[in-house]
Amino acid sequence: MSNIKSIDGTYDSAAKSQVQREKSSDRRTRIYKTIRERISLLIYPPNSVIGETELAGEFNVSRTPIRSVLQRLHFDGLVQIRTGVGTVVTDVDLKTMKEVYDLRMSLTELSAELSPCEITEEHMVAMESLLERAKNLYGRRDSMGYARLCNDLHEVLMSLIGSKPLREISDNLYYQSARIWVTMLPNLDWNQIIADQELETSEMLAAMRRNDLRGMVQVRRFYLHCVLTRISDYLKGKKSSPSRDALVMSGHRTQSGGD
Amino acid sequence: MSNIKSIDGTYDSAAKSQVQREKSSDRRTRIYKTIRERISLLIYPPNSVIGETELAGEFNVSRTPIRSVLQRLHFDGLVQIRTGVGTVVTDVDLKTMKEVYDLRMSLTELSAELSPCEITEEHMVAMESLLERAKNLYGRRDSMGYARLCNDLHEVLMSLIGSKPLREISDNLYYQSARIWVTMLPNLDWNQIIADQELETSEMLAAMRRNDLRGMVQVRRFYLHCVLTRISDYLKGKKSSPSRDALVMSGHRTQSGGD
DNA sequence: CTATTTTAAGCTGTATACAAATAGTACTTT
DNA sequence: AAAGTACTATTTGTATACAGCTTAAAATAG
Repeated sequence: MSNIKSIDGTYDSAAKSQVQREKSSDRRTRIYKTIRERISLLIYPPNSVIGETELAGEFNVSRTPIRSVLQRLHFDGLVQIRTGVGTVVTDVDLKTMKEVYDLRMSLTELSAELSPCEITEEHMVAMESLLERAKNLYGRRDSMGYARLCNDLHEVLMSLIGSKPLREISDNLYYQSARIWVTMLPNLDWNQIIADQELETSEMLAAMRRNDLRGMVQVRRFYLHCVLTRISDYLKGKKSSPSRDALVMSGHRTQSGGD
Repeated sequence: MSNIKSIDGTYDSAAKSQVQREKSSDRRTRIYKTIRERISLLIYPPNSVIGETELAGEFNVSRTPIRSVLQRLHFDGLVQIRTGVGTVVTDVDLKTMKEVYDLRMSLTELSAELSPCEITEEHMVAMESLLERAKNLYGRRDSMGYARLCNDLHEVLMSLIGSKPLREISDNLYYQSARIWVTMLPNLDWNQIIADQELETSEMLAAMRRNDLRGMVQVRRFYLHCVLTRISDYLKGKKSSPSRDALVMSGHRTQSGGD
């Protein structure tokens, strides 16, 4: 029992739980989620490099645990580690993205079939909060706020997936594809995006009140379909008319910057 | 170009490609696949510990790249890394296993829908070879040979999945669940297992000759269903009649050993 | 002899020095 | 002037020493 070498017996278990340092694996998980969120919010945009030494300094650890986290992000397909160059955030091509979205659509349907969860009051409260946040985004053009909203909606939906393997896979696929959508926001009709988001959330809420999990995933599937369609249309449109201001696109203003 | 510091200019590019050392990432991938195969073949049975130092000695590297590989296996759900104890091969419980098999069945069907591959002559030749190997297993009770056969069949099926994300997910799920099936082989009717395997392979071959990818995945799905059913039946049977010799089960003869 | 405490051995986690690799830069040569 | 070459700065990959944790054996008090 004695996790702490009780020299004088002063430390009881209650005091221990207050004093104890963060466990190693917990710290790595925290750093992992932090960096993953930054990638999803485009704080680290595609093709940007995130050095190990830099992160090690920020989180006050050595390169070793940072490397562990970055390798996990590499397995997730979020970064690419190049020897002698650095760790660069991956930029997804259209084909891969379509594959990911198609898969997400199918898995979304599956999540209502394989060991589904009960829809609780807590879920509905969370969803109502998300609906309010969506309404507050009209006219503001807060891409990062929108991205946070998407992430939080995703988290609620994940909590409704009973099958652990399916949940983890869906989580990975979300983060693989989510930032691509956010990347394109600056070139799309903002208020329409928010209107879609509000509609999706409110329809989900309605389905939840009917205790209709299958209805929920159908809403989600349709939403994913719309997003994929818009991305495809935009990319094709960009190809055919490359002179539009659409070229400003992502956060890629590293070297060519100058407005 | 000059990867080798040509002191005297003796080494040309042709000689370089012969002499060049294995790239770091390739070496790690090789070690990763080696250990993963050992887990799938029960060379490292569930709950056995595989020390980092031991592996480092075997592959003539330091603990650092070994740790990288083990962490990847941890993300795959194949091992559990316990501080101060060691890296232990995970032992899957019935609930998780059922979730994995259900998911694999659904994903198997999906693989014929999402960007399917062409069935080539090469695929059929490989499958014929697998059929021969299955026939040679009658009466031999070679669990490891059977496990290798399953792995190779899996590899052929993976090569027929066009969607890269789906392929990687299916690959991970296979290795998560495959060894559990092999674990139970000693307690089942060997020749019937082989007969099933032969039947599955020959039916797949027939479907391939009809260029019927959907037929193939239906065969596979049914095979997965049968395996899951047998595992469930066996585990339930073991509960109700624990006195059978079924208890000898896996390679778990570490401490209680003594027949 | 039993129960408790101490101790020691062995493992993973971390930090750090060094090796290998890449890409940009300055210089040399044609 | 242009092309190629060597060099240097920077980054990731590896090896290794040490710290922290876990477990079990051994010593000790009852």
